[in-house]
Amino acid sequence: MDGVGEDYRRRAFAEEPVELRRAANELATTSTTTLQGEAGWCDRLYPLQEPRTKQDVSKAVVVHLDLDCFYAQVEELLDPSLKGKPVGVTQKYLVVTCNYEARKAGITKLMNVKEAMRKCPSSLVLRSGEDLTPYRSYSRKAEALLQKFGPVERLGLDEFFVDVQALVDERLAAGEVPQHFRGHLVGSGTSVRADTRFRPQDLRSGASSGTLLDLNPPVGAEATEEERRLAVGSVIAATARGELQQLLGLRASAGITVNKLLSKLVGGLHKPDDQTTMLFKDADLFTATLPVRCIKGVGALTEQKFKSIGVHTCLDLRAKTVAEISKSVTKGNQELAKFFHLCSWGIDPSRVVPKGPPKTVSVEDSFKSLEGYEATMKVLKSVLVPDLLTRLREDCDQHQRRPVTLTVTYRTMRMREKKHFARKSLSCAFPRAMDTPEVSEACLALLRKGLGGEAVFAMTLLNIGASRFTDFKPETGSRRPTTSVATFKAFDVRDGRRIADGLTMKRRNYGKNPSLLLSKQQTRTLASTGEIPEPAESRATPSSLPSIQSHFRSPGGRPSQPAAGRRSAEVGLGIDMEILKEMPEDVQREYRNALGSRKRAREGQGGSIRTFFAKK
DNA sequence: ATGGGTCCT
DNA sequence: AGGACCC
Repeated sequence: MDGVGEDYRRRAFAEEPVELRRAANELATTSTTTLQGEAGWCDRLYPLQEPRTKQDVSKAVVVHLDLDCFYAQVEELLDPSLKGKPVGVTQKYLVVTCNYEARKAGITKLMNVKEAMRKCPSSLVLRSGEDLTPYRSYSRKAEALLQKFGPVERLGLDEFFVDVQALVDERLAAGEVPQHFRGHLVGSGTSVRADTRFRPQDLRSGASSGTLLDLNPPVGAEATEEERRLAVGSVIAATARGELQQLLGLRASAGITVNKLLSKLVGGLHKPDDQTTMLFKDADLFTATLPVRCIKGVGALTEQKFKSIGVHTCLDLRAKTVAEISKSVTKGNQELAKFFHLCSWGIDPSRVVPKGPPKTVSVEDSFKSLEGYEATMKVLKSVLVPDLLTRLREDCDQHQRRPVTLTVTYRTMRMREKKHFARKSLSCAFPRAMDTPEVSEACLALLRKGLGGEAVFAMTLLNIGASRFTDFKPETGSRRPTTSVATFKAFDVRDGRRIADGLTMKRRNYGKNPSLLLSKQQTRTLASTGEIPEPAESRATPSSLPSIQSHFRSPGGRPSQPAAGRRSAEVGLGIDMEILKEMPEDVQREYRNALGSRKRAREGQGGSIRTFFAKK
């Protein structure tokens, strides 16, 4: 390995921002790979081995949206008194995410709770984020909102890809060409760094240039078709972000390019609450210096395999053949090798695919040490199984289905010694009677089988999940909005205590801050009633927000809950006009267009959004 | 590491 | 059933 290239790689994605053009030039001249061409840096970036695909003339426009520090934002919405304060969201002993006020104080994602409290002893507010219910709820609302811009693919709870190609076509056909790109535009002068050493795929714009030239750049009269298309895409992204903010109170960052890979990468450059566009012609330069870890599907293991054949950056990868990659990295999977290879040029042929209802529903908890069948059964019966059944009841209401398979996954101390992420799982038919006693017994039976004769064991993780769903019509005629008792009999009567805390769970000292000692449910009730309640059985979603129930009803039929859809539109009309006036002219027009379309849709006269849905 | 998920083998 | 990957 030559010294200069190595030194560059160490620096480039750790602390210092690196200007793309200079970095690419340096890499091209010092890469372990011999590149052909005598001309300037640009020629040297093209090993000329692989044909360029047609993506550069593609008409695709893909928007990637990322809800900023999502859990922390939701906590602020649930408890507005948190606004302006540094907020951290915890799971077990970790601050899994925090708001930007907390980041200013030096708190980072995945920081130890103790360390966070040391950094910010007086003002930091911590909230437990172990119950994902409110996050799922807001995530679904965000997804439903984004549907009107095009097909939506979710990635986790806080990220979405939206294929806005059809909407862009519609706008261009109507003669709409914005005069400016909205937000930032990546150019050859853009400098890029990694957000953290640990996540080279989280790119940020370097602060070194200090130029604002890339902000709201004009769309010239001689603009190419791609420029015009992406400019429209940037306007759509701005509208989508504006609506997430206005209708749901959620701030988001966005990336706008011709494919998923690039949109996600550039979307991270300017955060929070901002957006970035990039033309495909700049993708070569942009991706050249990126570590292969930035490619979707390249995790820690694949990264190591790449390193073993001297591939660190996308530029290194370009100079390898698909056959080499297939042999040394992807275990003979040539399609995957080809995909990685294309990605190294910033070409991502994968489409935006709406994922539909979840394929699994699972709950898990981790423990310092959970010993013996009796204690395990207690955790199952009082916590995990009731939680799973609650989730399944909601799932059944939304999708008219029930699970066929029950899976138990666990980890013991012994397994941990070998590989610290190793888990063992076992499955059986999901019990016909979906109640706590039956399901708990089935879980325990699976655990006994998995643990063999082991009488003594120390479990550190326990997960129970439902999968392989089958159509199932809940009994009709019941006035209950939820599934009938015939199928989910014996609604679990819980004693309401999360007894796991009384066992041998990891228990951290949260100090004397009383807010840290409240569960999320208690905090919520405290906010509304002023009383600290016993933990409740059901965790309702906030009712003040527009319902998206209609989104989950089968397509084709008339909306089964027309009231819900109307409510959503009313909120849309309720955008604060004072705020709207503050916004750029284009944005104002966007809003009026969108709202006008919705109004027309309600009046049955069509409109672009209506038309868009009608085609599906 | 957490509490989830997806897809592939 | 387990692995690799994603958030």
